Amino acid sequence: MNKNITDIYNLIQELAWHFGNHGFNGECCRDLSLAEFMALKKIQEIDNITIQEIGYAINYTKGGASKIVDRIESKGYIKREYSAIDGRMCCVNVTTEGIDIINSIIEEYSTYVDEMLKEFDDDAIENIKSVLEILMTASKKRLNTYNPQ
Amino acid sequence: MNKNITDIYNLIQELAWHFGNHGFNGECCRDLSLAEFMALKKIQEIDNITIQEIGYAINYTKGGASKIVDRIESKGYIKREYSAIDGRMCCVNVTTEGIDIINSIIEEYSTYVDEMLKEFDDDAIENIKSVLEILMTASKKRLNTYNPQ
DNA sequence: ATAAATTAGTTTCCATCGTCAACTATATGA
DNA sequence: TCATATAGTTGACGATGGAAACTAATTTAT
Repeated sequence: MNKNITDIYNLIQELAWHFGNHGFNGECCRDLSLAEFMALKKIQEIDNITIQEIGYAINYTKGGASKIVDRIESKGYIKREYSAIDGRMCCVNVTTEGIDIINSIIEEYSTYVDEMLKEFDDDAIENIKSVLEILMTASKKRLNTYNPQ
Repeated sequence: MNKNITDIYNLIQELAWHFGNHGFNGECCRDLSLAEFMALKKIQEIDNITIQEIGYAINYTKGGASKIVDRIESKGYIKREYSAIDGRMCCVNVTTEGIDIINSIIEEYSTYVDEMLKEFDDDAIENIKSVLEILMTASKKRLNTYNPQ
């Protein structure tokens, strides 16, 4: 095994830990947990997303997704409606408060990242971004072959 | 705010989610949780590490660290001893089984990463690694200013 | 048309996990 | 020697997510 590959694995894991649930001094996203925030971003991204789609997007069961939707809804950031076409289906959509908090959280963390990377020039920033895109694309492709449901 | 910075923040978060507790099909590291594995790696890294140092390293309270050490020890991967110099202090060290499982987990995931990045040449791999190193260094530096205890 | 099967979402029970704060035991210092 | 500080442990608690049973709506088969 190429040592660089092993290093990359360890670095990704460290990065994931650092920016995951217990990083950032254990705090995440105002009154939202990291899981809630990930779900909220997905809900904003896809119009009339269903509970199951949310679960699939964040890798939760539908029961878990239903509960996370409960919590975000109780905070006022999303709204459940029932589909006019299929009465079983939930159409979840973001509220104005939801849009506001997403933007404000993203702004807050972008400031953090900006500060973190202030010593790097535009080309370096561009390179960092493209590497992260490569990693995300590659890992998603890899997941699909494993989990093709 | 430079849009690239915001993109970088979102990409890091997605990557963290994907490789964090709920990624990898929700499975991590054989019979270890991600937190346990991160702690185990730290324990291997630092000889005679104390409970508090472990807690600091993975951003847990000392109570939490004590419990995580319980779990890893009960699986046989580490061993608590009490310091000869200061009877209050715990010196935690990895066992042979611990070294074995760390190596085998790292090998398993490195294979995953290798597969994931197989289409990239050595220069690209080198670049990915150096970007990840930059991110880790930058984020650690940033944390220290915030959390200097 | 109607009964059976399927599907989306909810809920209950449960196990895991990490924090807080009280506690034990050891060390230090006045 | 007694008070204080420190390292680690423990019990109570709250948060959380999965499994599976459950409800309600839809579709399929007869």
